[in-house]
Amino acid sequence: MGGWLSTESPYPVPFYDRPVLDVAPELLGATIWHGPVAVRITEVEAYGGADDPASHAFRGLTPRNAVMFGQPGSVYVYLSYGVHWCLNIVCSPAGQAAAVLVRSGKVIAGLDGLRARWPRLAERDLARGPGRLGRVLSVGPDLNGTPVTGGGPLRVTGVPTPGAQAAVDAQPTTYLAWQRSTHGRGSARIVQTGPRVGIRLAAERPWRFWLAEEPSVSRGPARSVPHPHEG
DNA sequence: ATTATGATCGTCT
DNA sequence: GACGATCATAATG
Repeated sequence: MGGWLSTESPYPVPFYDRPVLDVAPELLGATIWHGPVAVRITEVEAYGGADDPASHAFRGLTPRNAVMFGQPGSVYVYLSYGVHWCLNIVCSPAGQAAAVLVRSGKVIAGLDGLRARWPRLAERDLARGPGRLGRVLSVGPDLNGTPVTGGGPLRVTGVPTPGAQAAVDAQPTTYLAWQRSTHGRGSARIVQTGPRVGIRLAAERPWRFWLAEEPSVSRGPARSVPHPHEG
């Protein structure tokens, strides 16, 4: 997709107003900002609605998941295990629930302050995993429902990774590596997919996406997996 | 290196 | 009252 090639202006609402499986891998490599801290996204997961038993929205609208049914490009924040505030970005048209869980990233701004606050953590671990990513970005319930498209405290900027899902689909035998998209500095983005982490239902769907060779990607139970045969 | 366990609380049954 | 889209620490091989 062309048109959003500025590294400064936020990805616009139409970027998110699409099927979540298209948006999720394209979000890899983007930068998410909150105050002085910025993180380059290296790992995400896609969650659907009524079609996805692993989704918070599977059983319909509740007070907690309401923003998942709302405006694409807004943030869905939930408390994980009573401890961690995790960050999602809502996708697909309003009225249809879907969101991308931002799981991991590499800190690219505000590093000094974060290092001082968590001196025992290696730099690559600061935003590794959804709990720690939420922590470095100061994600809390106050951000629930706010936009990442401008006009709010959070911004997502950068250059989308185009056509990532299409390339994943084109791989007939494995979900393995795909390459493409050389943006500036000749940095190739290699997208890999595998099962989502920490869920029981629909655990076989390879709806987790990450950038290969990225040390900030959380270690899940599986890496990339064989392509399940149809029928 | 891998595996087990406690923490902690909002949400839904 | 049970259950997590998790993480840090402790125990064990």
